[in-house]
Amino acid sequence: MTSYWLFKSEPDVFGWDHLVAAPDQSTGWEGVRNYLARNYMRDHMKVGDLGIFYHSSCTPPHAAGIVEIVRESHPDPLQFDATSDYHDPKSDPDNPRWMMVRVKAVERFARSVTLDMMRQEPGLAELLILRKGNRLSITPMTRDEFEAIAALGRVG
DNA sequence: GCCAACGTTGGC
DNA sequence: GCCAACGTTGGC
Repeated sequence: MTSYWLFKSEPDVFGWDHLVAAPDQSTGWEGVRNYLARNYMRDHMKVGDLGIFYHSSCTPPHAAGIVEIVRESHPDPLQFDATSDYHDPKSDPDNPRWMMVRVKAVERFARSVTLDMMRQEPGLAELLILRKGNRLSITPMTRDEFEAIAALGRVG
């Protein structure tokens, strides 16, 4: 059974254009340092799951396209890199604390789906990203929510 | 730059 | 194990 996820990223740091420019149009989703978001990746994401790639901290915030999980949970190498902002000296290499999945670009929406468009879509009323104060970089969504966003992105 | 929300830290 | 202080996120 396919599950659906929303991946949030700042386009200035790592956006859709970076993803499609990467080898095989894929990237390890490194740098997640929140336990709940990690647990989604570690315990629930399967190869073949689909995600919405969402651009945050930009004007306007928007969903840019669709990604697919192409590799399941494995250790995030940055936790052991002393030069990285994501270095975690307390993480044990024999029992890594931070895990990641690999995602690959599947489809760039014909038009970006802005936060405002999502707010006006009745089928997205319960979407976690629209809830005030939600700061998680990875959130689950239903298949219906995923399809509603994709439908908005394919119009126009 | 503001501020609400909320996860994390650390003293006790 | 409580909880106040602090830091971060992210829309506006």
